[in-house]
Amino acid sequence: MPELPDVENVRRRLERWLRGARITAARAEDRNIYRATPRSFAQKLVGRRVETVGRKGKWLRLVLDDELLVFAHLGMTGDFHASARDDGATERFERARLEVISGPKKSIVRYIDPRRWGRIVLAREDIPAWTELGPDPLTDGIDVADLRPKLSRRKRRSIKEVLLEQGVLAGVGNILATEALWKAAIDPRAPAASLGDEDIRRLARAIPWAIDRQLASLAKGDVDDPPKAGVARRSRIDVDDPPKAGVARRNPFLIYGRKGEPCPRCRTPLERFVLGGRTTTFCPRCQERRRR
DNA sequence: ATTATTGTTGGTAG
DNA sequence: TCTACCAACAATAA
Repeated sequence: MPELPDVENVRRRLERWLRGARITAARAEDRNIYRATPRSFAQKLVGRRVETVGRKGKWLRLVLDDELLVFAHLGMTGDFHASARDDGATERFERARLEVISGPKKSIVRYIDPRRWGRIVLAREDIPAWTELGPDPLTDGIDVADLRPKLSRRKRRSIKEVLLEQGVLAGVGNILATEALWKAAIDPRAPAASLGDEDIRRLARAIPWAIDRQLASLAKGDVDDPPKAGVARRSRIDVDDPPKAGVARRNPFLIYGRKGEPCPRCRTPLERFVLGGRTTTFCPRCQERRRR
């Protein structure tokens, strides 16, 4: 689920559910997700009010009164659901929950994560995982002058591998990198240091292009999963965003997951290979490595 | 049964 | 100290 656009989508829902709400109960029993004791989770959170719901890259940050911060990373399969009814039942793969009251309205916000790669961290100051993030392309924009030295410093790494480093640009994942490199017509294997100013400028435009595209698709309610995603999220009990039964799953991306289909630009069949352990789809013609 | 999956991290080797 | 590489984490679907 989660690259920058997905996490932004989650943030917007969390904001509706949580901003201004008072926490009446809290639970986190899974030590993979919340590393401290379950008792400390409840003890620190109950009674607090949620002031803001922020995001940088793939990290979420709730600011509570009493200057307490709640950081959340969704890993590969994390998501938040909300239910209005106080039925108390534990949802499948529920790993943590906040019970809140906002005015007269009570609700339960659940953290769901089948693979348990996500994290929730309580802190009084920003944690290194947050402070070490590079600029967020959506909220900070992309500064070519900042990006250029970050790319040229890497001697051997490919541009795609460097884009996946969260200290370069926060929130770019495998799908965004795939889509943006296609848009910018850059070979994913090209050494990051080999990109010229014109390449970097195209890339700086292509990344927000890919983000906006996916945000629009999420807002429209398109299925946000790639066709062969390992984990399907169905059983959502989400009062603000109910599931649409019977909607066929389809691939909302132009390039990712489309090996063998014609390139939307030049009709050459897209190819797929593994780079840095990650699936990479690209057009062998549009994204041909340039001579240097 | 085998392979694939949107992300990070910790160990190791250089 | 920095960089590169890779297994591991866990669940599910094709």
